Amino acid sequence: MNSEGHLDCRHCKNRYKSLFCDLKEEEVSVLSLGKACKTYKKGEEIFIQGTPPKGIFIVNSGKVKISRLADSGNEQIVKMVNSGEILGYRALLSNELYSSTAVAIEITSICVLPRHLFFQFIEQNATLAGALLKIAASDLKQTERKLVDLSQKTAKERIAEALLYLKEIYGYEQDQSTINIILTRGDIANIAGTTRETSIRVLAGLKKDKIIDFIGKSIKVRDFQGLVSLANISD
Amino acid sequence: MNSEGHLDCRHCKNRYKSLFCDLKEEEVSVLSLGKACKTYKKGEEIFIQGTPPKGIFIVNSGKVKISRLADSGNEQIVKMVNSGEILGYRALLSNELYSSTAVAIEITSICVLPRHLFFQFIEQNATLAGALLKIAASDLKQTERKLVDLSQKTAKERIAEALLYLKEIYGYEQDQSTINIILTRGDIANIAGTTRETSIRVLAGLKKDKIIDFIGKSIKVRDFQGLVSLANISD
DNA sequence: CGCCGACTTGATTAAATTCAATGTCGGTGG
DNA sequence: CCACCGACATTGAATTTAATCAAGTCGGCG
Repeated sequence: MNSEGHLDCRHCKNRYKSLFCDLKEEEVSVLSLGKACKTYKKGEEIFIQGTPPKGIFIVNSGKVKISRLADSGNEQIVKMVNSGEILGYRALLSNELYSSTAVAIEITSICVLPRHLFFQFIEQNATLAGALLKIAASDLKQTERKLVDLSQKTAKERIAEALLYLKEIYGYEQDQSTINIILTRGDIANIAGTTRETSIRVLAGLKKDKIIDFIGKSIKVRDFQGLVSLANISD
Repeated sequence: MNSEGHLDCRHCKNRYKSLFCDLKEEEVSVLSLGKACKTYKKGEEIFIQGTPPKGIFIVNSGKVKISRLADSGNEQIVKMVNSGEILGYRALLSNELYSSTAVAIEITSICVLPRHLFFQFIEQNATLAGALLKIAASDLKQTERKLVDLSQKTAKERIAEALLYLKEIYGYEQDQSTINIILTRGDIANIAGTTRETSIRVLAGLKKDKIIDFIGKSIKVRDFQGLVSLANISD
């Protein structure tokens, strides 16, 4: 396996199980035959809302946002993705056009597993299908929680939760307190389902209350517990 | 197969594929061994948020709402379920407590497939796992759309969409225009993610604009296209 | 008959969006 | 080197939306 296209479980740092962790060696090598890897620049689109899916994407390195755009130009971020995760399986499974757009947040290396190979694998490999089911179930839970939050929580609670979410996905930097991703205020707003202005105001408030700090363009969590209680997590 | 526990595809009326449509005859009979059926009265709980899942539920007849309750007592309906659909697979798959509560909207007959049989089946039967994957993917899409709607649409648009959603799930009565389910204004509000009062006001407005009518406790769609354009559906 | 739950309506309030203006920072080209 | 540009950030004020609060009505049922 070359450096561009690892499928090795040891590299999966976050809580999402890598889809291919359970595969045997020979299966991995078969899998890698069909792969095509590509590097995306910051801001580059990996797939676009309304286009047909060609395969699934395996994020090798980098960070991706998946968002839905309304006609109004309004953007809602549906999911943030880190390296080791898979991308775009939803539309493929239900055989529909992409209902969201994936954009690289920073320079990102991604491998494509073409549609036919993907289906071949899940048909032949029950473990794989099971792993995918778990990923789907996890995604569904996440999304349901966001749905409920959006209808029941204040903008402040949602922003706090968005920060916790980002910490969960991307973790901290070496200092164990700075969230390991750089986003614009607008992106944070679009995760929390609010506007840039409120996101700015709420974040400024959190800084004043010594819950967070701004380190350059990054956000440092000074009071994790404070953030948790602000976010009002129920489950 | 007794009258209580059909698993026959012909009875699945709505757009959700029944999980067991693709099973062969002998598989169906094995499946039915582990089944326990039960009838739930209106308002009765099928499973409860925070409790561990025992199996999956197959809705034989009746109607169910799945909702999450906040500590505040606030309720958000995550999904409405009709007969022929399965229930409660999410928590089972990710091996977690239920994150939502399922309540019968009307008298409802439900079969339980115990946990171990469920897992046995999806491990042995790739078709079944595939079908479940499709259901999960479809649910995920639905939920993502609701999420985006909640953050981008007005209460009026969301109520209109809720009505279309109910029509989609439950269909019309014989008159081809009355939505085949009876809900309180509060329930409609909880689907649309708003309050009882706004739901009442918006529905009254729709009636005045001759988009809908109230037939007893049911809602009749007088101007479907009007409803669609109000709902501002993008995809 | 009286109560309960659901429905309705109006008035008030709070939260967050929208609008508008200004500020900051990094890069680019003369 | 410096002026300018563009993207993003910030702040204040006005506005809008929908939630909340507060009565009062209706219909069925014990």
